[in-house]
Amino acid sequence: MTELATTHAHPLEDDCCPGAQGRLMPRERAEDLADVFKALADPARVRLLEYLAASRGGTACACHLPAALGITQPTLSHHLRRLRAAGLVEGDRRGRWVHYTVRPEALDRVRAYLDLPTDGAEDRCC
Amino acid sequence: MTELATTHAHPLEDDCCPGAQGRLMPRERAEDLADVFKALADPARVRLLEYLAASRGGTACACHLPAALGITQPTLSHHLRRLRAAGLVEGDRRGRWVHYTVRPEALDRVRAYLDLPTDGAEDRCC
DNA sequence: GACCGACATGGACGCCCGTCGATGCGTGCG
DNA sequence: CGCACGCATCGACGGGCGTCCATGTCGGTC
Repeated sequence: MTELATTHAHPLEDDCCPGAQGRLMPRERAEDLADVFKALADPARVRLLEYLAASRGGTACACHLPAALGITQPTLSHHLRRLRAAGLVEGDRRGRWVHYTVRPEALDRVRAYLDLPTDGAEDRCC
Repeated sequence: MTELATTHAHPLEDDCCPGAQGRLMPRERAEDLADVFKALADPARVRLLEYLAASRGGTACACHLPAALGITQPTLSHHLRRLRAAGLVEGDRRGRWVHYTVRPEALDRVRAYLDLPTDGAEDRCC
């Protein structure tokens, strides 16, 4: 279904919520954030990111991770690919091994979102 | 596939990483975090949570959200159910409407995870 | 140059998820 | 009491994701 009014004032007025406003986060920003959350929505990737962050300089090679995580090498490669696509890590080749590094910028965007006040001032309806 | 050694020291020793340790986050904790991230891994739910947080007291009724989000009422109910299952929101019935409230505790756990140092001290291999 | 090891890619399978329409349930109103 | 309304649930459909095996690709080594 297509996107409906986010700034429309009229359809939000009725007997239930006379003065309510439907201010929502822009769709594009919500999709970007959801993409990062999707990249984190797997136990293996949660452990991977924490493992890299706990390494010196946020960098480590992935050579032994399949055995440690209990997954095969293609599956690990798939997870690292998803983390890379989300901008959470980056990898550079050093000889025959690839080292992966945490990119804190993407994490900062997520942190900024999660710092929502949980006690806003907008008066809602009903 | 079943979980393999996380504290095992032996299989992680070879010519590549002589002294490397494979310390990983416990599997259960990673699954719990991943469940919360799964609950956030959708644009509609990202907007929903931000909408609730921007409301007075972190509470709002959901009566007009289907139209604002461009989804049907069953779909909105499905998303709110997932947010509730993840402990991110809770809903109580007031008359014929249901009000949803943000529960900051679940967000705190996620924030604590995302505060990973990105410059750890553990020396990794290769 | 031929082999080997680390990693990426492709294809296949099963499962979960987002979305919908239709329906059921509970509450307030007339 | 019956109707209308807000919300939850059910069943179905399509798409995406995690996982694997098999294979390809690139860099080092001998």
